[in-house]
Amino acid sequence: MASIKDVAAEAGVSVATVSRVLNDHPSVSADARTRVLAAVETLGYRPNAVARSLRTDQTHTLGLVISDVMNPYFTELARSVEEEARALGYSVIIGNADERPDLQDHHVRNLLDRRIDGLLVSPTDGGSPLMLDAARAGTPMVFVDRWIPGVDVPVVRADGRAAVRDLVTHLHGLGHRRLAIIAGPAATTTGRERVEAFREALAACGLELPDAFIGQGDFQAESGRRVTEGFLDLAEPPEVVFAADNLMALGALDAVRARGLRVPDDIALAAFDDIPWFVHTDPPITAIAQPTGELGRAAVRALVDRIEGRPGESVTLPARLVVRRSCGENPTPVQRSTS
Amino acid sequence: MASIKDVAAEAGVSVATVSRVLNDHPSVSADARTRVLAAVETLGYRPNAVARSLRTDQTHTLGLVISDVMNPYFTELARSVEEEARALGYSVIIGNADERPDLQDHHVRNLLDRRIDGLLVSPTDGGSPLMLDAARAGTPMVFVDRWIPGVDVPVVRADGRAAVRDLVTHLHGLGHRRLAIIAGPAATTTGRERVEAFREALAACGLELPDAFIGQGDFQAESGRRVTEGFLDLAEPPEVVFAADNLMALGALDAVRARGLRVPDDIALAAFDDIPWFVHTDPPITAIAQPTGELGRAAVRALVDRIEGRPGESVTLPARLVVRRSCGENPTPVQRSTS
DNA sequence: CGGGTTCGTGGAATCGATTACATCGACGGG
DNA sequence: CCCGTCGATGTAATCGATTCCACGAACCCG
Repeated sequence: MASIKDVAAEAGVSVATVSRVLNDHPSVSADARTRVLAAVETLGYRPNAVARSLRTDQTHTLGLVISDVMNPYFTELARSVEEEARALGYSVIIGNADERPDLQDHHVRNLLDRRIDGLLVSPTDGGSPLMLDAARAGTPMVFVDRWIPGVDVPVVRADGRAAVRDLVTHLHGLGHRRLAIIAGPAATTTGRERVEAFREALAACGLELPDAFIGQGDFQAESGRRVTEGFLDLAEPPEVVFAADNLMALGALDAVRARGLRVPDDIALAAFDDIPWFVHTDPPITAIAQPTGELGRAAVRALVDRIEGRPGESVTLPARLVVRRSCGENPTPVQRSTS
Repeated sequence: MASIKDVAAEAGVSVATVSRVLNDHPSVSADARTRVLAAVETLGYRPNAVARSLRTDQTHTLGLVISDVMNPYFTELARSVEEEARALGYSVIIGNADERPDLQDHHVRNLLDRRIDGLLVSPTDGGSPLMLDAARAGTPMVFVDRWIPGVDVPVVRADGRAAVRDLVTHLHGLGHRRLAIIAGPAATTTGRERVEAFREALAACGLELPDAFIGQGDFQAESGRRVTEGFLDLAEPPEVVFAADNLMALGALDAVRARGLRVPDDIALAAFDDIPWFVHTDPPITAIAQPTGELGRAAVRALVDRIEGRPGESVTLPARLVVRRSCGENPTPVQRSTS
């Protein structure tokens, strides 16, 4: 592969001049410029990004560590992150933690070793020493979706409180009184917050959330199935199951089907995170939709702001309820999902 | 960030010795080794991968350019690729081409500039000069799922011919005679092959595939919807629609629903590529399943073989039919999907 | 016409590693 | 006792860029 020296030789100038042309530094004669560009063309020269990074201490690369690529929510997030980053002149390296803290650490370490310019993380747990150190050491960092309390890093996320309240009101309006939740891991903010929001919304309707109606899941489909089976085995099973993410909702649907029961006639189902497939399930699933694309873009903007020396602020956007048929017929059809 | 010089100073040795310890070169005294390791520990030193790559001309990184991250098939492929690569000591940088040749080129160029050790591609089109040049220039490369004819690069893919034959036989057995297909882009091998396999399978059953029953899609949901609407507008619409990928099947399902028709009673639906959600749609969708994880792993192994100087062979694995309910009741329930 | 800018250019240092080569001491065999 | 060998270590070149600094030529102005 041709290097800058080859180009310099071909054009009959020094490497310094070639570099200046390539970085369009003002002080280059028109003659030298054309000769260099011609040489670049004939040699098919492309600057070595590795060498450039070593010298400039910038990789123009962002690291994105997400909890689970197979979760459509995170896939969409990753996609919007890459798009916005590309628009701003950055590349993205994605690390999939698969909800495993050890894998998360592996990727963070790997990305740090590669000297990425900044890190976007949706933490799987409460934060390993490695990540906390990185944050303290001044690595530009932004949390997206989930975050770690007490760490001085901007957070870009959706606030689901209002939407959860809307959901519970909707369920209450349909006559449901016994509502259960499949929670996410307590180590994650989203895992805790969604339960809290649910409990508060129930209280506002004068309902309680007994411990038996809080099932511990891990954001994966299998846990949704397991927890739902537990619910169905209760002497007085819930009338509604609210899954804290889309994969657990899928598992719940499986469990309900496996018993020969039907949604929503025998038991209602709702989920946090809306995804395209929820329109096509049987029945279509009522869900709380996050502005995923906007979150990804905002997170990148905040991170790039930090990298380039600007403040870089936290952003919280509202989630919203999308009513479909999985909780029973809606008395006010005008509110039906538009998708 | 501490560099190797700082470690050398702290340990009271030269940088060469530090490097030797880090790469466990045999000729280092036990004493020097412990002093270096202690210095590494106290300084929290991590080798700069950028510098190392510049010197060794290896990045231990694979590039993966896929056609569409939002397609669950490719997501799963990406995941298995990353897993296998990690097991072999490589990282993966994913580029999402979004079925756009210009974006595909952008990513290929970017990855090449970063001096990745090898490239895994599922080409969106017939191959840009850029990619052909890279292949000719000797960049280790492997095609996965889709490929470009006439380029001397190993191909790892699934062969769907037998499964398509099974599907058509199944459909014929259910009494369907008017079968249509939503094809993928003719520029892709999978786009062409699936139509061919379908046509041959029909011929084997004594059926024809009229032009009106070949709709041109682009592997995206919206095109599936559009093509299906065209089919439904025909004076004699098909009894079955076979979508060449899962997203177009989703669009087809939308179109059918929008007309107030039902699957499979009014029209049957089948898809190439099986995904977890197909179990949960209404009705569950009959599909042709590829051994996606195995394809990803085999592709990585072939690529790493090439990189490390071994042959690196093409691999073709069989796809298989998974019968569900979207084509009508199955006369032999024993064949039902196991998932 | 002379001194101070400005402009274009090249030489060389530098980033942080790896590694060929030189050096030096210890040790073993003849 | 001397010399060759080997093991441990340091010096310095190198990878491919960027960029500071110096230098010479041209130019401007008084």
